[in-house]
Amino acid sequence: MSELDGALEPGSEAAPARSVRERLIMAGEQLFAEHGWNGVSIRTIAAAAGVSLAALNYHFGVKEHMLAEIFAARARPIAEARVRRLDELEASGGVMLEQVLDAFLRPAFSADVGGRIFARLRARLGTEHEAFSRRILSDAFDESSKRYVTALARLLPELPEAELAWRFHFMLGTMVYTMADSGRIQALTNGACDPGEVETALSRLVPFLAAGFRAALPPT
Amino acid sequence: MSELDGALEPGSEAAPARSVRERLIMAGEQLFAEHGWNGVSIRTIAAAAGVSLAALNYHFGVKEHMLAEIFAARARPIAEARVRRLDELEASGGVMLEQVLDAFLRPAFSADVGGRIFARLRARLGTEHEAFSRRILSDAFDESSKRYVTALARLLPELPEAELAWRFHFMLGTMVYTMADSGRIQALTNGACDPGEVETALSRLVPFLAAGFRAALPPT
DNA sequence: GTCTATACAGTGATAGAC
DNA sequence: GTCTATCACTGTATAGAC
Repeated sequence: MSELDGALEPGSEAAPARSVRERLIMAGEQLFAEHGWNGVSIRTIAAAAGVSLAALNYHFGVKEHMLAEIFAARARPIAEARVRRLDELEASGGVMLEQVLDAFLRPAFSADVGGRIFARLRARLGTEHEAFSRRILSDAFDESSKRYVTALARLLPELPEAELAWRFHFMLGTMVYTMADSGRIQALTNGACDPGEVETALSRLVPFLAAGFRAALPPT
Repeated sequence: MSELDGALEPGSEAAPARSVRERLIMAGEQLFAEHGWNGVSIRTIAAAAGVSLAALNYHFGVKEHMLAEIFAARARPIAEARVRRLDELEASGGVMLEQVLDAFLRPAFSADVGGRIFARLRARLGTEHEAFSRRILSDAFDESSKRYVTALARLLPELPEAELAWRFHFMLGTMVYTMADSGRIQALTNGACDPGEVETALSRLVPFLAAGFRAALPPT
C-alpha cells in the first residue's frame, strides 16, 4: 500500500517496512487473540506497533473499528473459499449434501493462518446482538451464506424455506460453538474430546448435521 | 432473607424492602442484560440499587463475582428442572429420544423469569474460555448434563462414548446460539424466522437434533 | 459486619500543535 | 499524519464511621 514498498528489491517477501496501518493491524490481531478484547488496551497495541496512542486512534477512530478491520481481513478469504468450493461442486454435477456441508464448514475451521484467533472472534460476535456486531457479520458472510441456502434448497426440495433457514441457523450454532472451544466438552468428558482438531471435529460434525438437515418434518 | 421482611402484611408480594445484596443483584441482572458486561459500570449498578460504590465492592469484591452470583441464581432452577423432568421421564418407563431432548432444552428456553437476560449471559459465557467463565458454567451445569449424557447413552447404546459427547456438544451449540438470538437468522431470512418464540424454536430444534443423534456412525 | 467517603492507576477518546 | 497533553470514566483498594 505504501509507496515506499516499491523501493524494496524484488523477491524479498515479508518486507520489513510495512505501513503503520498494517503494523497496527498485525499487532492488534496477535494481541487480541492472546488476551481477548478486554485483555489488551489500545495503548499496548500502539506500543507493540511502535506508534503512539493517538496515531492508532487516527487510523481507526474507536477500538471497535480496529476489530472490524481485523475480522474482515480474515473473513473475506473464508467467504471466498466457500463460494469457490461450491462453484467447483456444482460444476462437477451430482452433489451430495455432505459435500456441501463440508465445503461450507471447512474454510472456517481451517482458516489457514491464525485460525484460533479468528475463531474466537467469530464466536464472540455471534453472541452479541448489537448493531455493530451484526453489521460485521452480515458484511462478511451474508452473500456467501445465501448462496449455500440456495444450494441446500435444491438438494432438499421437500423442505419449506423457513424450515431450511432454521436448520441452517442450527448449523451455524454448532460451528460457532465448536470453533469457540469454550472447554465445555472437555469438562463433560474429562478432556477426552478436543474440538481443536479440525479433521476430528469435521468428521463428527458433517454426518450429524446431514442427518439433521434430512430429518422428517415435525408434525404440524 | 432480611429479618425485616416478616413485618410486612401477608399477601404483599414483591416486598419493597429487600436487603442491599438482593437489590444489587436485581439491579445488576437487569443492567447487564440491557447493556452487556462492559456496557454497564459497577457505579451505575450501585446507583440503581441506591447504595454506594464501596458497598457493592464489599459484597462482591470484584465485578466478575457479581456476575457469577447472578448467573448461578438463574441457572440453578434450570438445572433442577432438567433433572426433575428426566426423573419423571425415567419413572414413566418407555422414554423417547425426543422427550429427553425436550426435557433438556425447554427449561433453558423458558427460564420463567427474565428469560432473555439469562440467555444472553449464558451464550456469552459459552464463548469465553477463561478459567473464570468455565467454572461458572461447570458449577451450574456439569452435574445435570452428565445425567443427560448417561440417559442418552442408554437410549443410543450403539453410539461410542466419544461420539455421544460430540453430539451433546453440538446440541449445546444449537441451544446457545439460538438463545443468544444474534440476529443472524433474521439477516439471512429477511426477518422471516424469529428465535425468540420458544415453542417455534423447540419444535424445530428437537427433530433436527434427534435425527443428528440417531445418525449413522461416520466411516472410520 | 455493613457502609461511606475518598483516592488511585489505568482505560478509550479527543484537541490542537508540529 | 503523527505527536503531546489532557479529558472523563473505569474497576479496585483503603481508612474509618456506625
